[in-house]
Amino acid sequence: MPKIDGVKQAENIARVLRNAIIEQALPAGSRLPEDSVADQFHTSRSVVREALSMLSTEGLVEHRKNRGAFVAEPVWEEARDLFDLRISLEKIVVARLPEVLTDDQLDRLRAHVATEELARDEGHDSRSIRLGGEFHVALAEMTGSDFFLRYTRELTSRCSVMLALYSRPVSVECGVSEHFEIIDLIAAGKHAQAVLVMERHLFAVVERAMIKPRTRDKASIAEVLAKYKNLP
Amino acid sequence: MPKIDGVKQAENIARVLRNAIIEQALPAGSRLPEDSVADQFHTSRSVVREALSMLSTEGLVEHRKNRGAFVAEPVWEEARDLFDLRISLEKIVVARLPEVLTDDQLDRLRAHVATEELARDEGHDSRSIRLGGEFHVALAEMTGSDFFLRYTRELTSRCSVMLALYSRPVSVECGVSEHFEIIDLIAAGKHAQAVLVMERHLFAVVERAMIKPRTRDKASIAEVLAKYKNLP
DNA sequence: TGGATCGGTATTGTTGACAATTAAAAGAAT
DNA sequence: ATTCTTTTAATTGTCAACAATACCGATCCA
Repeated sequence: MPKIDGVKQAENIARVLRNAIIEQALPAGSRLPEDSVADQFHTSRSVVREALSMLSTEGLVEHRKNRGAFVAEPVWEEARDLFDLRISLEKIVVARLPEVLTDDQLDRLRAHVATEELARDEGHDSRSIRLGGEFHVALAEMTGSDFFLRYTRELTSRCSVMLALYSRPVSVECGVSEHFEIIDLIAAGKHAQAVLVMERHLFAVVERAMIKPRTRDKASIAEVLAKYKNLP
Repeated sequence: MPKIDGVKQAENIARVLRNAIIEQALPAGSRLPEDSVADQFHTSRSVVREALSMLSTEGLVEHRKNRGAFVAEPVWEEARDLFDLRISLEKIVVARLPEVLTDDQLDRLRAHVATEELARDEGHDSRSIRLGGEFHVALAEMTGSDFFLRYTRELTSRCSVMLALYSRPVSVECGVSEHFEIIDLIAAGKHAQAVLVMERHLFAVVERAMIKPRTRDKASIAEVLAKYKNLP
């Protein structure tokens, strides 16, 4: 029975999986059999297939021919390319932000960073990384350009996975204070300066984070997804 | 009957459609009903669906809910964003090119540009634009990074559509001589200089091409009425 | 013991059919 | 003639079944 859901099912599923992957609740290399996932979401393989296909072009999952989808295992060597392009992109994004953001938008940004702060203080490392990334996505969204939004989301996701895989635990705090600083500069209309701070911020993230591999163990897909299904 | 084709059907179809779109053989705004396309390729809707989905994330086709896929009609305002990011990307790509390319690779590049030259001389405008773009894709391919390859292909495709839609006819020659210049610099190992030339090249393409929309755009009713509202 | 060969099993790739939805055409009412 | 409503036709969103493939382990042979 076709769902009468206003928003595309596949996108929902993709979002849930994306979050789970970034937080490493689904560890890199995990299998993602289409029908297992389909069962979890009470839908059919087709729609899951579409979701996995999206995540595949995003680089978060890999498709091995006739073997199915796996959570991507990015190698450390890709990190430099990833971050280089991301830095270029985000500099443009900040520069393209509207002259003045509405109070509403500024509030949303500050509220978001506050959430980041909370997650960090409570020691939720990977959650912290994910939220840190979403701040950048929120910024891109405010340019009003779908184009920037999509690329920022994609690069940010992949970078987050990198950080989750290879950053040293202590350095997880994706610069909450720097995020606040950027917001203030934008609020003050000092875009040029904001661009510079953003650049420094991203450089700093790379520098203090990307040191060495870490490893983890895996849980069952059913368990993991159950948690993520009712997340915003 | 499942095809026993080594390469994914969907990618083939996507490639064909992509070329057709860039060359405007499929004009912007054309409908792309899944089963019509499926018939053309003697396959079923599912695989066409996947191809269209790819092109959709590439920005070459638009999906209107429950209406189907249409060839994208990018507006002129997006061009700047598109080219800005593309320039940043391609600078990184050139910088990442291996110290020395094999003779084989250099030959392939030169042969390609020769083809561009031919197309230009024979007056095949949109073909010329497409081939011009593919030169950049070929460069990205030689970094050996799928990551760069994908993004370059995507941005180049979208830029090509822009050029095909909005460039003045006379300026189609996407700098064949500049392409040769870049190849020579890379062959000589002068990467830093090649980066600069690439940047200048892309700027030039924008400057001499993207002047202003040709008047073939239909103004919306709102726009039209807005003009007449404050007339005496 | 080690290696190759051959089925069995799980999972994807593909297909055609059905339900839901929208846009446009036809009709009714003012 | 114009606006509102209903029907109709076209097309997607979804699904369940079938075919093809790669992996895994058992068997066989040196």
